[in-house]
Amino acid sequence: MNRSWLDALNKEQSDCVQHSPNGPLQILAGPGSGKTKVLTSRIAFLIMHHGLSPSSICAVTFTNKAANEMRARLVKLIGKDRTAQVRMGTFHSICALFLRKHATSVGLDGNFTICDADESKKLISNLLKSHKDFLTSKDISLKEGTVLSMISKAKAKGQGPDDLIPQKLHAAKTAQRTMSPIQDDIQRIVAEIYKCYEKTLRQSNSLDFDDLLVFGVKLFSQHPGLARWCHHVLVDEFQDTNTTQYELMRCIAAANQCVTVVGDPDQSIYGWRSAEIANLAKMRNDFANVSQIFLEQNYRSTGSILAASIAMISQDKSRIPKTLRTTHSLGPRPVLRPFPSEHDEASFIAYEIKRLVAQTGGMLTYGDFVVLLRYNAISRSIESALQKERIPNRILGGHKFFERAEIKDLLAYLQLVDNPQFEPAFSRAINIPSRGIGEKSLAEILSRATKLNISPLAVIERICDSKIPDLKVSVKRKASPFIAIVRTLKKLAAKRTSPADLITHLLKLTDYEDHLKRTQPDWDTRWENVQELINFASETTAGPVSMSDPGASQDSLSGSDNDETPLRLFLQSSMLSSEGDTSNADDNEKVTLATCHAAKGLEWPVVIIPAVEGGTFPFYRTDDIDEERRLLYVACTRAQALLYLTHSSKRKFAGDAKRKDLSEFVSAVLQTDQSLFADNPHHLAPSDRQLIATILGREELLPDQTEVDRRMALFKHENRLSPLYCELVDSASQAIGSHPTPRSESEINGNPYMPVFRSSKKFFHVENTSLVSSHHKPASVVLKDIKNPEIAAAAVSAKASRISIAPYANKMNCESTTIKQTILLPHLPLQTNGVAPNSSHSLMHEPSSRNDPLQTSSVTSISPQNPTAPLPIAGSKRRLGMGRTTTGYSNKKFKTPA
DNA sequence: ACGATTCTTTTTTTT
DNA sequence: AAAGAATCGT
Repeated sequence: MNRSWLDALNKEQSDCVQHSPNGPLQILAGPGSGKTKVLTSRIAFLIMHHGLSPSSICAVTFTNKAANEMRARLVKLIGKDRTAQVRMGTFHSICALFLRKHATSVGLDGNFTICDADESKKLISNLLKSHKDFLTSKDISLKEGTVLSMISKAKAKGQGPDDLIPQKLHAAKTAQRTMSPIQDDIQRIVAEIYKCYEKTLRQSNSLDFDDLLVFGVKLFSQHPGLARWCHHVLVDEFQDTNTTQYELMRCIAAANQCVTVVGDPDQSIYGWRSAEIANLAKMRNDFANVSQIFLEQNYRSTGSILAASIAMISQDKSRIPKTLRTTHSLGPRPVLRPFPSEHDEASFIAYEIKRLVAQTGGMLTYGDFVVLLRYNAISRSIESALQKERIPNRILGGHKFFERAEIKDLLAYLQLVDNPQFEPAFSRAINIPSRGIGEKSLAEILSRATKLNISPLAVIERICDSKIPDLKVSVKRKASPFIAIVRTLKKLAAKRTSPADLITHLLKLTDYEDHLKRTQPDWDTRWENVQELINFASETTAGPVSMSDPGASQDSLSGSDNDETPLRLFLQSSMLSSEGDTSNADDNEKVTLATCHAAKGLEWPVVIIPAVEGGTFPFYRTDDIDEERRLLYVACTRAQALLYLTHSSKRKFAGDAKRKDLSEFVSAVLQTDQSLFADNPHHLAPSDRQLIATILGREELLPDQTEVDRRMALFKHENRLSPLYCELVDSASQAIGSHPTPRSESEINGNPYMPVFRSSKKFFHVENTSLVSSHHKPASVVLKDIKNPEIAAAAVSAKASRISIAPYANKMNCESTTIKQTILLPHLPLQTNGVAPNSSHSLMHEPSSRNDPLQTSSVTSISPQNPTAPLPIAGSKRRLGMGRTTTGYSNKKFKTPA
């Protein structure tokens, strides 16, 4: 245990830690200013110096992952036992915990189920049906997602259904200008659906994510005694709290009014989820004598990364001016690079990662790289480029695992066992595996349930027990196995069977493996997920929040008639945990792909941000440009040593390729200061490596020059394409200044550095055989399948003037042996058909005129023996688009490039 | 009721 | 381009 809580803190940090335990404190902490360190040190100081009981401290984080991180750090400061007593978790998990204990106090049962967004959506979609006629008559299209987000926003503000009704809105002067009649109708309908939605949730004995907070507020405000244990509340990422969460904080802090919050308005990126930056000001109103301390010393990033980031965020005119000082020297400037296509961009990223590993002599490994995306779909091209280069990677994803169908199927059964009233689980499980109970029968069961005011499960049970009449189509026969399964599981659960064993039983009872095999073409991966779920279940002992008996001693309210069954704990943690919580051991050898949002609070030595373009940054349908800028700022400030922003002049979106320009956030900065970004990748100098070692604390890994040279030589050898690339990059530093960065397409095409990323394109395959054998000479050939050497030969004889690559190459068709054969292909008379050499495709067959050893003539020729031939597409696991493997060649109509 | 086929829509960010 | 919804035939 480390007893020096104030060691290694700067003045401001130690002020924060030592600030009076009774005075409310706001810490405005810029990126990389050590806020987690301050927060944990303050907790330690409150406990060890001021003598507060660990169990009287409540620390709220934004994610479970952050909570775990804080726990780990706290253990080092105050030891395991004390740390275990600190009440720590997300607002959601804390509420869930207290609501379980005291459910009856707010009219709930302790076995309530947490309803996830998917299930909420289905409920809404059902409710929407009853308004369908009205909507079509008014020609309004209202999607369930829209309704759900409106309801969610209302809940985040603490509004009920009635607060959405237009009259109220007008009266409440929120809407000064009269709303359009359509908006008016929408509001009214949403309010109606909201009301029904709430009713359904209550009947199902369940809470959605927002309800956890709403009912949390209800619980604590109606029963203040329940929060009396709390002497100090600490809230991390305060800029991203919404109104309801803020109220929750006030409720928990009600007894002692001691609150410490940490936040940074510049990093507020959840406005779309109703986060209120205004909560900072509100807090200064609601609490007496709030102190503010600014943390402006950045320990994370190099000076040049910080300079560029600050330049970007400073474009926000409405922002509270703040500075950020760096401890490190400037270092390599952030690289800003344009590309002609997203494919080029992606392969650049892959090569650059490999090159940097070599350039740092292995001081950086794959785990040190992150690619930060505005939205998940961008990952496709990056993923395939990484896989092509055999670079291991992982996606730091939201909830995905628990959203998979096979997982939800199984959870539905378990949810039903724990809470028979939970309708979404019933509706899902009743026909899995297929029992011939379809939409129609289900609808009738549900309506009977409403009529009799019992749960749908009870309806089926009664039918099976012949207590009420059967439906027309004999549901009794069809559903009795289902009832039997649920009853068996219930008995097992009552005996406190572990969740993992319950799942195993469930799998047997439903013959789930067989069901997967029959219905899913990719049943094997799904079955693996099922095994993974069993793993998760056996690991989940306590769930993400392990708080011991909160408030049990203090309050008189009936506490524990609902005991925490292992099953309930498992279900709760599966609903509240995000995938990032559990990290695999091999993750630290993989390049990370993540959304910018998911990157919050994290850092990496090298950050690469693709698609820094208009339409993506800011996203085209945002309603808060400033928030988009902050998002880019957050992404940039994750970088410790190296930062790359890349953009492409065209990108596929909504099916077709769109022209794209550099993001206005960056171009605005360039207008004032060109020098903040470098145009080309850096050839790292020894001093750069030294700086990286210092920042990352890896002095002992600092390689000597021979190691770097060895790695670079290996890199050049392994990536047979790359000597060219390396030479170009190596000479790049000299070129800076003499070659202005190309920003327009024509400049890109004239850019001598560009061909290196394109040359791999020459090795693709003919898609359309008939085209090749036909007599007309096509202007262009789309090459797709490299398998067949005859086709390659045909392509040659077709004398195509342009070769372009089909976006996807199928694994099956890319065996390395066949590739060797096809490498004969590029004796293409590439410039025969009078296509202007500086047309938009000219670069493909014109890789740099300057001392290119391959460029013996205008015809590029590469043989298998040639060490500089590009690396063939890797044959390793790749799941790329086009699911079905058509063994022949695609019949798709040949398209002339625009 | 279900599977296969065609059509339509749809594209942020997440506890 | 790919997932989802609606439609059709069994």
